[in-house]
Amino acid sequence: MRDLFSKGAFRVNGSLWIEGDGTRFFGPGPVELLLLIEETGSINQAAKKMGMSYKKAWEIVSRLNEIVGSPMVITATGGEKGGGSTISEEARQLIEYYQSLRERFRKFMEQESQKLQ
Amino acid sequence: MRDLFSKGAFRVNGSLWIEGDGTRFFGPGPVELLLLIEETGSINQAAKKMGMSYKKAWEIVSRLNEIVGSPMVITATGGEKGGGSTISEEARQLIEYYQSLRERFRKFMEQESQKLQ
DNA sequence: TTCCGTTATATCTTAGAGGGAATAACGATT
DNA sequence: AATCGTTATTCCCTCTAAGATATAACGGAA
Repeated sequence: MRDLFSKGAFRVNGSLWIEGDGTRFFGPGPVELLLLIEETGSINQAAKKMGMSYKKAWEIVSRLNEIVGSPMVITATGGEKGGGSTISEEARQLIEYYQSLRERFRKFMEQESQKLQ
Repeated sequence: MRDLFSKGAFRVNGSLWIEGDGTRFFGPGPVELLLLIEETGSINQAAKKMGMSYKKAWEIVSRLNEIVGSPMVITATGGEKGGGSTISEEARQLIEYYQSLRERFRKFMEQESQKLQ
């Protein structure tokens, strides 16, 4: 191994996600989308900031709500500013958990990378 | 968190790979393919066993050889049985390393899953 | 020389993911 | 009532990854 990786040309990487109903539904993408929805108060604006179509963003949100069972994103149509969206307390908890998980994963990867030196 | 996952409906999963030239090139798929090439002595038969087209298998092998620099798969055309392929010692080393890495990753995931109980 | 199964490669087709545009519904404010 | 920006939903277009297909080259064995 050491002879293979000694040049430092290779590195270990990976990704983590949460599954429900046997399929992946929560990872870096949805996390970023939820945070941007919280920040902007709008699925539409969040999608724009991610360079993603509204349709795609809505599909993610819909899927998220469906799989979790309780609404991750609370939407409102009409009204003062035409409507808007916020994220639920459960969504915040899920984000926080995922981020801490990811941090532990990052450290795991770091340890593994050091084994390649 | 505990209240979200207490039903046991969700689980954490992930994947690991090795990058070279900034792009992912080695993961579960290539590992299985290499092992089957070693077992069958043929890219063609290995691909069939994986339910994968020969083209796709050959692209993986080609990419593998290209990025690593030295040949992971040694091929021969013509001859007694029409040709065939074997894997190099470096390939065996890379497989072994990836599998040990994956085992450590599995334990990491196991620990994480226990945190959800 | 002919046969065989493989590697090597190009080309055509197909399935799925995603973007874009269009439209309706909504409800507070004016 | 009219306006506004958003959510919600549909339809069509495009791009890409992948499969399927076809063909050449190869070289030992018969």
